[in-house]
Amino acid sequence: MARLDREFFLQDTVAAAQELLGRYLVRVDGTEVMVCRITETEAYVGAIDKACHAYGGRRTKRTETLYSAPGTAYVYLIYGMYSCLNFVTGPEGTASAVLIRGCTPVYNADAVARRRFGAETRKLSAYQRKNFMNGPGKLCKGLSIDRSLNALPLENDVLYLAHDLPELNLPRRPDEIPFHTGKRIGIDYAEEAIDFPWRFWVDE
DNA sequence: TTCAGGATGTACT
DNA sequence: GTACATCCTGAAC
Repeated sequence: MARLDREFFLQDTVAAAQELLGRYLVRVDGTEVMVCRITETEAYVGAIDKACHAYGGRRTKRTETLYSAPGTAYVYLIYGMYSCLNFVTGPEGTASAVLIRGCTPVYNADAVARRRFGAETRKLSAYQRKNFMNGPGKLCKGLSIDRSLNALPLENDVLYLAHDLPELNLPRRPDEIPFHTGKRIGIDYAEEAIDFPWRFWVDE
């Protein structure tokens, strides 16, 4: 198993957002191991991006995590009830991160379905299957991710990213893969940053 | 199938 | 007090 390392998260945030597509998100919750393939990401670049919580060097209790070492998990609560998962990118202090917006379960989908819908995958409706993990709040619900994981360092055994998981027969993605590019979602307040093409996704 | 509206709580002004 | 990197429901089509 090859985990994404510090080197990976040190790269440019937009590049990292593209490179995260097709990689594996591993969540270990108690005795249950769940693995998803990342299908949608967004880049948030602190210094120049009005949509980023740490725009212009803003430091508050919440944004403190964004100034951490590359690879640190940044988890925050949005709209009072949903969590969003990000990973810090760039050199420490850059305050940039990649938001994980969507993924598909590739191992132990039943454990994810129970957390998401309270039912096994075979009992899900077509509508539920289609809307399984296609949003940041849904993704966190399905993987039991909340603010207790905020500021989790790169090296840990409960939430991490991997290039491959040969023991589960999950191969590494090709170096180059096709993906779509578009504007980010839900940042209508961000003025010129609204139009930055920093959302990336793959088909599935 | 799309759409409006409400839920809900924390951070920050 | 206001805004928020969202999601679900129910109604209309």
